[in-house]
Amino acid sequence: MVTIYDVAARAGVSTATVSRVLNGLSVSADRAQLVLDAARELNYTPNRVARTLRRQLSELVALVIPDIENPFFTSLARGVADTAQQAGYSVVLCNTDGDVDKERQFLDVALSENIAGLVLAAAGPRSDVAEFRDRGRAVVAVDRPIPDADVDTVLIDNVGAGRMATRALWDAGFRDVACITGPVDIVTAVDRARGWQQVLDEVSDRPRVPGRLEHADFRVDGGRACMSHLLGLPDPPDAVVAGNNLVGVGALQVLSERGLSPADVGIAVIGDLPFSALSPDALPFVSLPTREMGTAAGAMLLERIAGHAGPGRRVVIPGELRAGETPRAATSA
Amino acid sequence: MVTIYDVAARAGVSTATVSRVLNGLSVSADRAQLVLDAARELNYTPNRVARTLRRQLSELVALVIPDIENPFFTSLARGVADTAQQAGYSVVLCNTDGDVDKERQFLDVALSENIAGLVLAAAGPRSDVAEFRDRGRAVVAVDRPIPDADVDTVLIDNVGAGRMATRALWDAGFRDVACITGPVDIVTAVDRARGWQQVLDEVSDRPRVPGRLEHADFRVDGGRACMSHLLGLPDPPDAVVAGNNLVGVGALQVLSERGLSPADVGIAVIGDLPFSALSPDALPFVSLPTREMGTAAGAMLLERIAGHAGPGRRVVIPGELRAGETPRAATSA
DNA sequence: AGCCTCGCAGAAATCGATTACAGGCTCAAG
DNA sequence: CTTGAGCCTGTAATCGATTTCTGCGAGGCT
Repeated sequence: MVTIYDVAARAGVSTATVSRVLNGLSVSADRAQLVLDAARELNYTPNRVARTLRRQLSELVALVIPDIENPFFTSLARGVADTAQQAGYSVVLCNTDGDVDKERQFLDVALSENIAGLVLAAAGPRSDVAEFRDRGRAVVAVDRPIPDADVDTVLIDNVGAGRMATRALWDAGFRDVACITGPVDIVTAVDRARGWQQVLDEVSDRPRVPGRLEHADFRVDGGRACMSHLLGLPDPPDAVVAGNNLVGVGALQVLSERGLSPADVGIAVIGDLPFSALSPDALPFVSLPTREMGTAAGAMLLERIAGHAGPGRRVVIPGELRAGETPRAATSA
Repeated sequence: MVTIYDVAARAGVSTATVSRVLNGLSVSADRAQLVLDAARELNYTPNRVARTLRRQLSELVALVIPDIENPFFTSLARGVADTAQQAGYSVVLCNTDGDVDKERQFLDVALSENIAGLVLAAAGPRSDVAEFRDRGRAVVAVDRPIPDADVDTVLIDNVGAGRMATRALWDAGFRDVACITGPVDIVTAVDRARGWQQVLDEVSDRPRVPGRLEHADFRVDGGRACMSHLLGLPDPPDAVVAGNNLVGVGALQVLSERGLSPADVGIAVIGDLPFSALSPDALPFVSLPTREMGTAAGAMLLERIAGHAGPGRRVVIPGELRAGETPRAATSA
C-alpha cells in the first residue's frame, strides 16, 4: 500500500505539500512537479477511507430502491448514475426488497459511511431521514415521497398516468374497466387508482360495477393473481388498467395462457414494458420517464451537495400515453 | 455525531474499554454494563469509516456487473445479496454499462475504500484484479471468467445451454437453425454459439447454410437488428437460437411485429424471460439459475473473506431446458 | 513472605489522509 | 534600513475507531 508518506519521502517534501499538490492548492511549480513525478512513479492513489474520515464526507452517493428486479427502478438507477458519475461521485445501489428493516439498515450504513448524498425510493411510508438532514447530508426522494421530511422530491404524475390509461381504454370502446393497482400503503399505487376512478366518474352515466378495484403487490405474480380472479368472475370486466409494469406483465401472461389477446380483454399498462416480447404498439401504455426522473433527482442531489439550501423542492414529471393505432385490432393481423 | 469518546466519558471508562465491550472482548461484567447503558442512552453507532481505516477492511462487499437493466444480472445480484447480508456485509452494486473504463474506475474505488470482497462479472476480457489479490482482498468471478487471475469462478455451462436450445428446435422439426449470439469478446456468447454449432455438426447430414451465425450486442436492439436481417434474407432460416434473454426479446418483438409467431419461425432462448408477457410454455428456453449462481458466488466470497486460501475454484452450473408441450403448436390455440 | 502469573483497564500508537498554525523567505513601501 | 504583507512550506493536530503496550492488583505456589 503506497501512502502519501511514501510519495512525500520520494519527492523530498512534506505530506502537507503532497496533499496540496493533489488537491490543487498553491504550491511552487518545481515542487509540484516533484510530487507529481513521485506520485506517478509510485502509482499512488489516495486512500479514500482516510480522506473520508478527515473530510467527514465521502465521494459516494447511495441510491436505495425497493426492487432491483423491476426495470422501472433499474432505469431510474441509470439516470441517477449518469449525472452523479459525471460529477465525480460513484453511485452505489442498495436493494431493500421492499423491506423497511433492510432499508433502515442501509440508511444506517450510509450514514455511518459518511456518504455525500442519498437518493431514496422509500420502501414504506415511515422512512426516517432526519439524521441525514441533521448532519447536513443531501437527500432526495424519488418516485415516492417521504412523509414529514422536508426534502427535494421527484415524482411521476401518477393520478395523470392513471387517467391516461383509463381514458385510452374508454376511448377504444371498453365500458367496464377494472383496475389492478399496488398495495394500499404505497402512494403511487393509490394515486394511479385514483386517476382511474376519476375518469370513470367523469365518463360513466350509469352506476359502476362494484369490486372493480384490486390491490395486488406490485409484482408479476400479483398481477397474475388479480387478473385470474377478475377473469374468473361471473361478470368479468371487458378491460383492465394495470397499475404498474409488472402487474401488466402478469395480466398479459394470464391473458396469453387463456388464449386471449388484448383485443378480447382490453389492457392498458401504466409503465413501460421493455422486455415484453410484444410489438410496442400491441396495446396502450403510459410511458413513464424513469431515466429522466433519475437524472432530475441526481441533479438536485448534486446541487444540495454543493451547498444549496432552502426548503424541499418538488418536481412532478408527467407520463406519456403511447397507444397502438387501434387497440382492438392491434393483434388481429 | 456521538463518538466512542462520548460513550467512554458517560460510562466513566476509557475508549479502549468501550471498544472491547462492543467487540466482545473480555471486560468485567459491571463495566460492560455501564458501557452498554451509555451506548444505548446516547444511541451510539460506531463510525464505519474510522473502523475501516484502522482495520484496513470494511464491511462492504461490491458486486460489479455490466448491465443493471438486464434481469439476468439483477437476479444474480439478489443471490449475492442474500448470502452476504446474512453474514453482516452490506452489498453495494456497481453498474459498468459494459464499459471497461467505468469498470476500472469502480475497481479503483472499491480498492481504495478497502472493501472486504468483490464479485465481478467482467465487462471485457482484460479486467485486472491483481491488486485485490496482492492486498489479500477476496475476489470471485461470476458469469464470466477473468483471464490470468487465479480466482474462484462461478459459471453457467454455456456450451451445454447452447446445445439444449439448439437440440430443442431440432427435435421440434426445425432444420435450418440460425443463432444470434453476443459480441465475440464475451466468452459466454462464444460458448453458447459453440454449443449451437456442435449440435448442428452432430445432427446434420447435409452441408449447413452459411451465414447463420450472427453477433449482436447482448441487448434487445441487437436481437431486433439481427432478427430483422435474418428474416429479410432471400432464404431465411426456419428457426433461431437467441443467445441471451434480451436478444430473445428482440427477436420475439420482430416476429410479433411481422405478424408471425414462434410456430412459424422457431425460437429458443438461452435465458429466462421473466417479463415476456407470454405464457411460460409458449416457446422452449433454457432456464439459467442466476440466483443460485449469485448465492454460490456469495458463499465462496464469504469463505475467502474468512480466510480460505488455496487456488481458485471453479463451479459450473448447468441450465435447464423448459419447453412447451409442442412448440410448433404453442400459440395456435 | 516473596515471586510469578493472569486478567483487566488505561495510555498511547496507529491507520492515511487533510488542514490549522506557525515559521521563514521575498519583496515593496515607508 | 526596517517593517509589514504575502506566499510557501513544514510541523503537528485532527478525524474516530482499534489494538499494542504497560501497569496494576489479585491470587496461587513455594
